[in-house]
Amino acid sequence: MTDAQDRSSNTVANACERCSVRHRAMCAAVDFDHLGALEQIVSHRQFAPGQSIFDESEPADYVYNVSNGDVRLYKLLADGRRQITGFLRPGDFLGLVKQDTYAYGAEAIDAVELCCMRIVDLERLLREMPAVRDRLLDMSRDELAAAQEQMLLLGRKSAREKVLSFLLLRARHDLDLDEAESAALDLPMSRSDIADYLGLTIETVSRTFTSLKEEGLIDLPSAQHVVLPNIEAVEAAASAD
Amino acid sequence: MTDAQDRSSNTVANACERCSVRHRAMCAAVDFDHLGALEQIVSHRQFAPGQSIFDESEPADYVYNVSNGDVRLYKLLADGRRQITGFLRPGDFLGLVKQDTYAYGAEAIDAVELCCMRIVDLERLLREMPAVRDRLLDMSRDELAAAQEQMLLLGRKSAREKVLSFLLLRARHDLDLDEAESAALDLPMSRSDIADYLGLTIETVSRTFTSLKEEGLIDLPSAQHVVLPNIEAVEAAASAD
DNA sequence: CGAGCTGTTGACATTGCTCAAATTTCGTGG
DNA sequence: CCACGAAATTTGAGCAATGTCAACAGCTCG
Repeated sequence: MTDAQDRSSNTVANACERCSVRHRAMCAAVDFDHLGALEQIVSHRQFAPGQSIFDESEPADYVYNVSNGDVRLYKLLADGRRQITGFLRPGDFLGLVKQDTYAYGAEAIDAVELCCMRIVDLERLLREMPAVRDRLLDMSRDELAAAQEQMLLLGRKSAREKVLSFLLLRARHDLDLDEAESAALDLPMSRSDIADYLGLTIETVSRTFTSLKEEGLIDLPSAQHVVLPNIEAVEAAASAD
Repeated sequence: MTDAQDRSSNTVANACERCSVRHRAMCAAVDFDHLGALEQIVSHRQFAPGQSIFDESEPADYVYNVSNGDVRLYKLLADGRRQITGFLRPGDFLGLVKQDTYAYGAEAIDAVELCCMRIVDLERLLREMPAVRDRLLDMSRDELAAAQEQMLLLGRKSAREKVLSFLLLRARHDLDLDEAESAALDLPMSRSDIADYLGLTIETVSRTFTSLKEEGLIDLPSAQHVVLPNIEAVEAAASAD
């Protein structure tokens, strides 16, 4: 809501070459020699917490990569009910288009920095560098697999299983290698975001956190900090497929 | 379960040139001159109603296009709960892979004929014909948008809205142009399939059909035949976004 | 004609939602 | 640094939508 940080289209010095998330992003498929060409067509934008990046059905000109911060993607019903379809983190891609309009809305959860590219420039890039197209196809395949996993969660899991699966998903992302026995998570999104992601109400999410804490499956030093002292026990309770 | 029709790998005479769903499938991006090359790497397989096409997590060698019939894609939890992630019809693509294994299971709903291609052959084709890669990227984008729409349905719609949205989805596909005022639908899948697609129980699906019929929103000449006498009224009730 | 599915209907149980209030957290200004 | 107000979170009580269990009906295939 405060737009103190809304310095749209302000080009940031941070070159692609030094980009810390390049290896996780679409740009991983651009070889070192062509990073200059990439740099010429990207710009950076910053968003304050809560600020809208784009709305569903808005005409789509740009695609984005998250450089910093957390983003929520969502779809709305006419009466305001909201479904969050994904949380994005640095390195993730957004800007899926359906006939020149965005297929979902996107908002900054915390302070967000995006790397932006005009869709027309992206298309030229794709023509020149087929490897980037492969990379995009791989990324959308992963996204699709994640979406199907989420359908399983939304359609068939209990509130308790939903919350546990969500925590495990965050834990696995943070750990990357799942060798650790325990994990400490930071949840930048609100209970309301979590509820709309899991198809629950905020009250049910809150109650579920409380009862998991009482059971000793998790610890809650604060509302946004969750500790999983025993990941295996959480996995067993989450009805992992 | 009867595998009378399981004549795997039996090559069918029906050439790509005469394929009735080519324009809707991945193959639409193959130009006429290269259809011969396509034909050399595809084969056909037939499946009886209920027969498994592949299981989730099975090693993936082939990708498929549906030539005929209806297919269900699903994911399972350890205790047997099932989420159907999509119903496929002629022209649709299946065989999404995640690290060389299928990301979901697939079964024939009725008599199904598939057009099959080894993944290694597909990859060669992609190298030779970049347009096919574009086509695949477009198709997975559409699939992703559909998956997000389904998340909205699963997470945020009531049983009644879910059933109505499902009927509208089928109606829109059948009509293609949404100019008609009414529609007659054929539902090849069972109530159990519909329930597992919508995140409901068969009883709730059945009760919802009955009450929609009592309200006059739909007509049910038989369990698999649904008539929507007034599509606009259905849209209004479905909480269309 | 009877067995076995699939679908429908009924009675009841339960999960998760709604509404409401208490509590905690956090930013702002004095 | 502390006080205040707004917002987010938690907790409580009651309820409604949907699930569970059971019986019944209708259809299909031997």
